[in-house]
Amino acid sequence: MPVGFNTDDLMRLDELVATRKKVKQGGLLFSEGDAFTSLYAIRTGFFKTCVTSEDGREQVTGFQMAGEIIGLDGIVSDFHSCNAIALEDAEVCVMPFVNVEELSREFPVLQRHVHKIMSREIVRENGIMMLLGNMRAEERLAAFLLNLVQRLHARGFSQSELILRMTREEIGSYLGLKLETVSRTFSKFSEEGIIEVKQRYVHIIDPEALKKIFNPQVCY
Amino acid sequence: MPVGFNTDDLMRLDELVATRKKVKQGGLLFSEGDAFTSLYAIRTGFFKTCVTSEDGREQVTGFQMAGEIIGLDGIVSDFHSCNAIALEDAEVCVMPFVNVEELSREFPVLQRHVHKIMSREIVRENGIMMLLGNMRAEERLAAFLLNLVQRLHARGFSQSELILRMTREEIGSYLGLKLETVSRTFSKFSEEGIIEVKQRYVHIIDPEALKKIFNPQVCY
DNA sequence: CGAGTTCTTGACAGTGATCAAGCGACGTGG
DNA sequence: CCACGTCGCTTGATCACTGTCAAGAACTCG
Repeated sequence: MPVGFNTDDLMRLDELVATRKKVKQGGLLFSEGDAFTSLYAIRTGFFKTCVTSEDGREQVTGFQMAGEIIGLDGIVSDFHSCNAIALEDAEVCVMPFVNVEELSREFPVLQRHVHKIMSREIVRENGIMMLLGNMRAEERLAAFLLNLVQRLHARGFSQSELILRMTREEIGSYLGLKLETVSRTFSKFSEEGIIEVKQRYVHIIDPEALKKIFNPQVCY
Repeated sequence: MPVGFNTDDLMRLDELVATRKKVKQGGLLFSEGDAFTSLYAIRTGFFKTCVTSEDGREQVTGFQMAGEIIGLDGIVSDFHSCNAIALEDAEVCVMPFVNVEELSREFPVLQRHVHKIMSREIVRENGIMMLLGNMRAEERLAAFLLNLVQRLHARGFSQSELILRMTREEIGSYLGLKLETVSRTFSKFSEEGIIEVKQRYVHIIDPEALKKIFNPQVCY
């Protein structure tokens, strides 16, 4: 959004993303109960966010990659309500939320941008609710793969090949399935020639078949 | 938030919520694909929001009551991505989003308020993901009842009695269950003396038992 | 009062969970 | 460089929860 800003404006916006933080693979960027101070823009690396119930069950609420924002959960109560864990070595921009708000007041395009990011997250979660509430294991995994490869492609990676950064268990948690079911479903897709799987490596041979599984609508 | 505002400020804030709209039971406040222009604050009545998949499956994404805000889904793309349906005759304040943004820039407390509302929705949906991904039918329904009665109580209604505004099917859709399962689970709670159910009327006899079902953690 | 909707309940089926065992990949240290 | 241990993945057998199908009852509203 480099339109209509003078040098001073740009400097101040630049400052917002000046602070960097590195997180090692397996490390926590923030966790449940931490005081909320900042949003984080992922520069490199890959994260999962998850919540845990009192009796220890874990629910992965999302996987985030470069360019995506995490930490929005903390705004409402000034405390984070989920954990953000790096699935590979990562670097983030630390954006103190008071600064985000201050600059938002000055720059309507930034304000709108922030609102869109939050709205996008709400809409994404609506989609996950549909997935978890209405879809069967195969549909869930097909949707998951299509979403992942689409986001990677938007970042310049292959449209048909990817390396999963998460375990079967984490995929299962996200999709409301057990790891065995995830594994079996991968195997099934593989047997049907839709994908090729070798551990974390996935090659999508027939994306149309995946789309059809995800969305088995009327065929005229 | 009536602190530090002069008369002119208050008039402008008042203007934001001046426009009213009535929606009859069963009526749509907005639906998927509608252009997004406004957020809506519910004054009276009860809504459900839902998304539909291409092949016609419906997922209820939330139930909203007086004081709650709907329409946040539309911000990201300028089009609504869900339907908002009145489950009883309702009245809402129409808040044009451009005005919300303009006033947010002027009044930091309003800005913060808007951010919290969006964050709260994100956190709520995280909780639903946990529900849908990890919990069994009884846990889901217990959580649902506790949440509903808590929100009603915050509005001055009974802590132990409520009238459901939605069908078993809508509850089921929200909780990722079929209506028969919802009905059976109600019956089971009733047989166990935890609640008394008669159609839409529910009396919570033993809230502690519900909490224990919802959260069956270690008991020392 | 009657038609249609909503709810309850039963019998049965199916999807995915659970339990269990073995395999394969990876990393560390000898 | 290889051995070993750990962790993650796959696959099989069985089970349980919830879904599906069906019928009838209860309630609502015109």
